[in-house]
Amino acid sequence: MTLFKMLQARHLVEAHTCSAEEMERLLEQPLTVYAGFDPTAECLQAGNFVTIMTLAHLQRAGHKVIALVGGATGMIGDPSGRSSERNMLTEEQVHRNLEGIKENLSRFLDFEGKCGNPAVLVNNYDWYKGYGLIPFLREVGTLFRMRPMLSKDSVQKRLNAENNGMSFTEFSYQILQGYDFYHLRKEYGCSLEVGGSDQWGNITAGTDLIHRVLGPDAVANGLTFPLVCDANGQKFGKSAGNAIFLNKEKTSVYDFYQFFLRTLDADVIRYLKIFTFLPLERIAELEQCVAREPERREAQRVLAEELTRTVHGEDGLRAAQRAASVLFGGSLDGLSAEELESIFKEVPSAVLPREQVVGHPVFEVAAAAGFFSSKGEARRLARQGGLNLNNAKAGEGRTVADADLIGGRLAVVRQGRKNYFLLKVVAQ
RNA sequence: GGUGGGCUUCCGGAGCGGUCAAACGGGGCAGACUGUAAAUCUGCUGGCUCACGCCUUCUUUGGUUCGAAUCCAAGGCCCACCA
Repeated sequence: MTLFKMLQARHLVEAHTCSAEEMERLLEQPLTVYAGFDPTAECLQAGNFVTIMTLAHLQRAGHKVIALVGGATGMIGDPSGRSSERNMLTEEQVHRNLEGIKENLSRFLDFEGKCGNPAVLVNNYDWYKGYGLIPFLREVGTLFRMRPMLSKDSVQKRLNAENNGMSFTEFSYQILQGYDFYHLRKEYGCSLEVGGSDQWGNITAGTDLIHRVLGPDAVANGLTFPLVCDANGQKFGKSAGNAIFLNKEKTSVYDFYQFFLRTLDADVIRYLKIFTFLPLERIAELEQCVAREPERREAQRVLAEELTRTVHGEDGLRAAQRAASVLFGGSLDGLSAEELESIFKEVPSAVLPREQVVGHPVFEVAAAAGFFSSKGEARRLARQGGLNLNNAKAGEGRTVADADLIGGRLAVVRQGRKNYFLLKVVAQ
């Protein structure tokens, strides 16, 4: 199976600037390929997985991979897929984010060269910082035409949106991304840019520029993958409106694992193809499992395992699984305070002095611990039966007793079915 | 620069002097049912007390009024069209 066919089979191909046959042929010889990442946060999130996996597949197939971090473009903001203007980042923020992103990427990509073709990380700020406005307008600006720029989807959507315009700064984004491709083409011989389908306009800005400068025969192509949504049409990678991050400080290993474990049946096979390196034959087996015994959620389990292992390592995976087996196994009986602490290491916790805990209603204590945004919310929860102490329902009138404190110092508060908090009690 | 339109609680969006903590929808949270599901149904969704009530909110600052999200003035930001 060719690389191109494999990518297609994994739902990683949406559109390409040349014919499918041509793209398939090109991918069979070593190329230099690039994809960009916005340094909008100090670590990547699940939404970046598709780009990362595409690059990883390409690298494994022997292509030279460049990960471009948009230190310069990140300070402007890509209008693609955005309904309103982005907040601009400061230089320091962008710089901090760069480091984190490289570390995140190294979990998937080989930057060391163990496989012979190490991935490269570049920052486009490096080639923009010394570029003056006037030289840039003279040398690069003249190569862009208004009509194609205005006709880009990202621009049209914004201009046509009610009560929503677009600043010149954002409009010029495509020039920068286009120039990035040209720059990498010149410096690294990069001839392919990959990205999400929302990047199509930006990618073609690059291929057009290259053809304009280097001639129509210069090889420069774009390949996009579809944006991943779940079966409900929601953008992939958000849980309760919050992004799933790759850093365990921002998304605990436990939550990360749980996020994938809760994947819908309708999505899980597609996700396995997109987000794991599992052979397609193995995924076909799992598809049978979903069809025959959906309640076992075997495919979800494998998906969560694979991704958690890649992102958080074998230890992270074990910790997440151990926590899950306890939390969903029912009772906390027989567990020592030490065991609980290690299981709940990843779960939000708070420390309160004993006299603020014992004898007080559970909901009040939970609110005081900061598990809820207000006491009213905690009270509501208790009333509706959504508040639990040590895995037992705690109504509005339930107070914390000495006996509730495991090992004299711990209590587990649960909101609803699946949100856990660990309360630590200290003497004074 | 000119003219018009707008800024409401997480989002969208009603409200146009008191009956407004503010309709409705979405989202979110919770409960029942379940497979740690989906779908469905139910409740909740500014804060404090939760019973009344009180407090802080409707871009900002002043003002008019017994009383303003609602009226007036000035400022800020956004949008559209014209130039």
